[in-house]
Order: sequence, then C-alpha cells, then structure tokens
Amino acid sequence: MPELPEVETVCRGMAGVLEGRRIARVELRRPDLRRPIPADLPARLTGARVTHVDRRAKYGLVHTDRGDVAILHLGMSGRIRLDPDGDEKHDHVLIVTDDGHRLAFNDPRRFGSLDIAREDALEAHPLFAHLGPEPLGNGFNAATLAAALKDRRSPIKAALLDQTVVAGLGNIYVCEALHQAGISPTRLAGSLTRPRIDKLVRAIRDVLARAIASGGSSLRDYAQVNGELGYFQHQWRVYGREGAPCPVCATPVRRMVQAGRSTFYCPVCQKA
DNA sequence: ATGTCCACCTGCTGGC
DNA sequence: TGCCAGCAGGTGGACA
Repeated sequence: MPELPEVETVCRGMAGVLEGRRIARVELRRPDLRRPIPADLPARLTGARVTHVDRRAKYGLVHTDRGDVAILHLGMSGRIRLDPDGDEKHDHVLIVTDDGHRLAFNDPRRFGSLDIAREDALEAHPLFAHLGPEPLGNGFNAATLAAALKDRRSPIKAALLDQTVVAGLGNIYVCEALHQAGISPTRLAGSLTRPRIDKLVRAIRDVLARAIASGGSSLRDYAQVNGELGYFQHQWRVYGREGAPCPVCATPVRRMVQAGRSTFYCPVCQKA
C-alpha cells in the first residue's frame, strides 16, 4: 500500500479520529515489527493528548502534548484499520482513544515499524537525518533535483527510489512519473538535461498530487484507513500493466527488472 | 564513496 | 485439488 500518497491519505484518516483526543490504551501484541518497538511506547502514549498528525516521507507522525512523536512506517503491507470489526490476523498494535475509537496497525509482512522520539530531536533522528526534500514541498525543484542527480552514475529509476534524493517516492510512482515525463528508466541520472529535469519535477508533483486527490476523494468513508488499495490504481498508466497499451501511444507496456525491482515503461514514449 | 544485491516476512496467483 | 515458484507498494546493511 504505502508510498507517499497512501501514507498521506492514511495520516489524514488518522488525524480525523486522533487529533484532540487522549490516548486511552495502547496494546502491543508483539514486541517487534521490522525492529523492536520501544518497550516504553505504550506508557509514553497512554494518557497523552494528540496535538496533530502529519507525515514526513513515508513516515506517519503522531504528535502528543507530552513532546513525544510516534513514528509509524507501513512497510510493504502495513495498513491502519479504523474501528475494526473484531481482531484480524496480523493486527500487531491497537490504539484506543478516550472517545472509544480504535486503530489497529495490521502488517502481515512486518516490514513496517513503530518508534517514538522526542519532538525536539526529530530532525536529527537517524530515520530522518538523511532524507531528501519532500517532493510536494518548496525544497524540491529543478535546481535541487539537478544538484542531487549531478554526477550520479545510476539509472534515473534507481536514483529516484533513493530517499536521500527525494523523500517519499516508491516503485509505483517512480514508474508513473518517468512515463509522464517521457524519460527512459535506464537513463543515467547524471546525464539528464535541465529541461528534462524540469519536466520530471513537474511530473513527480503531478502524479503524487493526483494520487492524493483521488485518495482523499473517498476518505470520508475511511476506505484508505481501512486498508483497501484500489483507488489510484485505476489511473496507473504503466505500473502493473505489462503488455497493455500505453495510454499515450498504444504501444504495449514493457516490464524490466532494475536493481531487483520491476520497472514498467513505454518503449516509445520513454526513449531516452 | 557509490552503486547493487539481498535479507527481512507473509500472502496471493498462476502454472503444472 | 494441491504444490511450488515467482512476485509484491520498503529499507538498510553487506558487499564489490
């Protein structure tokens, strides 16, 4: 589920039930996900009031009035189930609010994580210290991307997955953005000309914004927080569409493997 | 210092 | 129907 738009959508859903509420109970059903969950996390959250929920890269951040921030990562298969109808397999963490809402963190593959840090130490936290700019923020533009890609000898596909270059893109939206920008995934990152970097920045922003918008449009019924994927996937132009016609030129979409991960692309629209 | 590969897990799908 | 191989939205540490 989770690249930046999905995490953003989940955070908005969590904000709706958590902001302004006190956390009444935190239940850890296992001591670890990808990493150990800090043993003092339940005590630090219980009784605290949630001031706000936001996002950095693919991390959801739950801020409390005690100066703590719970840091949530959904990994590959994580989702938040709001007011679940009973327990489900892989509901690893349960958070209950003072007004009775329940949030279950469900993650079959357990590549996700749950941490807690002090608010004032967040920037320096090892998880965040090396992250690149937010792709939808002011710190991300043609100048900063050009600087980050300069001299890089890896394919642009791999460079965009590097969270130190830009924070929050994953396999799906990198494929989609490269298609929209008409750039071949094998193109060496450092060889992109400025006009094409310009186009790439606009494509990245546009793809992410559209994905968030379509997630947000059905947020009222908490479909995202409840975990079902299928909302932006119908708008994917290349991802997961091997053999299907490119929506621009009708050439069959191809799949290749780069750095062990599938890349979907149009061989005509993305020549160089 | 860079770039690439693999491990970490479970579940699902498609081919035999 | 069952079994097995292959694949899946991420990340960071081990290697060249």
